[in-house]
Amino acid sequence: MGKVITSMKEDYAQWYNDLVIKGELADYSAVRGCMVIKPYGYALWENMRDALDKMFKDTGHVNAYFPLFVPKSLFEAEEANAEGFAKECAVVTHYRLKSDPDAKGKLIVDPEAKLEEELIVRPTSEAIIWNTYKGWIQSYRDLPILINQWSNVVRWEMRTRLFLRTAEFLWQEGHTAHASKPEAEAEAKLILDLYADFAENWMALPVIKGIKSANERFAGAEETYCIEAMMQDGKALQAGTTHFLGQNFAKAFDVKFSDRDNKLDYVWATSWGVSTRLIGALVMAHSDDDGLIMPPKIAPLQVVIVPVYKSDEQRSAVSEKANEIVRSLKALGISVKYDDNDNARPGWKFAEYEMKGVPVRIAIGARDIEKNVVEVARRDTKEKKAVSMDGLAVQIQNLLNEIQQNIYHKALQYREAHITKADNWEDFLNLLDDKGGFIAAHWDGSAETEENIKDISKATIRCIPLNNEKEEGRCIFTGNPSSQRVLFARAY
RNA sequence: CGGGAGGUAGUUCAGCCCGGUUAGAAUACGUGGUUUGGGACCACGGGGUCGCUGGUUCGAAUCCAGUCCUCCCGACCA
Repeated sequence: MGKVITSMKEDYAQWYNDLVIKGELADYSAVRGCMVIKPYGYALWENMRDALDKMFKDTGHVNAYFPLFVPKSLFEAEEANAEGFAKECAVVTHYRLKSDPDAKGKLIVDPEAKLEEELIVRPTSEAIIWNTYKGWIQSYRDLPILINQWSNVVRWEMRTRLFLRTAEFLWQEGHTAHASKPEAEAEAKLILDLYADFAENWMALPVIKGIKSANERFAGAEETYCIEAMMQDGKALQAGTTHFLGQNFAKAFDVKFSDRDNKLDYVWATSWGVSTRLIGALVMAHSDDDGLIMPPKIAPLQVVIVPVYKSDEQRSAVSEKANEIVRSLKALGISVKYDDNDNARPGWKFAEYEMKGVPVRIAIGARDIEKNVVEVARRDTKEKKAVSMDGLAVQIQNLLNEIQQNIYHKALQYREAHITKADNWEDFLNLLDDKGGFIAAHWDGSAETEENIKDISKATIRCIPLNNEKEEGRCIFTGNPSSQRVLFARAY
């Protein structure tokens, strides 16, 4: 007994919290809005990070690291961006504490140690990076600059949720500088494709690539692209964004370069990021009432082996076989744990590893050894079957691939079943309340209409899908002419 | 930041309204034994500054004030 998960149906929010806490991805901390990422959760992040990092490097990007603090004067240089983040910035005003003369053993902020200029804890790093790039760029020969950084950022959120919205989170932020507009635009789209590739092929998370409306656009960007995912409660979640920044930051930070004709021009820029929020997406897209379901390709642990025995002789016979299996799986690069902890019985272990979403469980006992088989159970379907020990490792490898595919297709099927067209306002509202998911509807393209729809329905335009089908219609809200449907949803 | 709920053993909670032995239960943990194919059982044992600070009182987990953290709803949020 012990860890029981609230069912998804009963209380979706509590179900999510239970998965994160009881699946040991993260823990609450003594700091408001900040969480501790536990080893199991961090291992997942490391796997995600490693896969993405390789993809970045394969497309010519390099890693660097920029400071956590941004002087206020730099931060405010690009006005739109600064304004967009102003309300959620942590600010460092002092650099020293001292003993409290009125309370022994307590510390107070030393009023003598006030900073001349406040430091902003980065909510994103465009400002410090573009201030730096200014010194690195003189000619087109210095371009492009294709830098990524893995870092933490702080956004002081009023209401937080584990992984989905926390005051501090981990992410990667790419910041590139280019000699031409088309090149920068191509970069923003290249990374968008890379993100979608990662989400779908590694996280088994189907996403829709699209463009954000002006209201949802990144402050300081000319165009924001995104990948949007669908959760099992019918709410959308932005899984990643890339921004074509135009020359906004170059102008704000005066970053110019000489082109081949020795003409001065401002540099073209992009930025892009995905964060630990993706872990929240992973949890909500795949898991069930028994716990997490990890896609094999990024699972912290792909296979667990649980021994079943009645005597010491059986135990050592089982262990011998199990260790053989461990070796054969490791030889194929599969991560595997042989859990021979004698304190927990098999049933307990089964439940525990299901909770943590380990894709494949192998149970092996005396009965199996006699028949030269093991019991293989897959987490995604809960199916169990006897599999011959001959060539087991390859079978497991295939099974892991199959699970990866199955999880993806299951999520895709859900997503496809939750894109619904609405052609009048009443249907639109009913669909949001009764079914959820993406609502494909006509919109007249105005920010005002978008605001009104949001105020009434709580749904936002998630994106205008790339390669969207053109279709004449009437705006769902105003009845004004529209040339295409956009995707609305309530979102995280 | 507004409304609501909560914080007592590692965990889940009871006790609080109506202040008064040594603060309980289940589960987890330790030891020994029996067990082991879906969250085992018996015996013994260890474990708590009752979130924190202050106040009222002879006496506070219990009453009062402040404060911190968490959850839910709302506002806010590229």
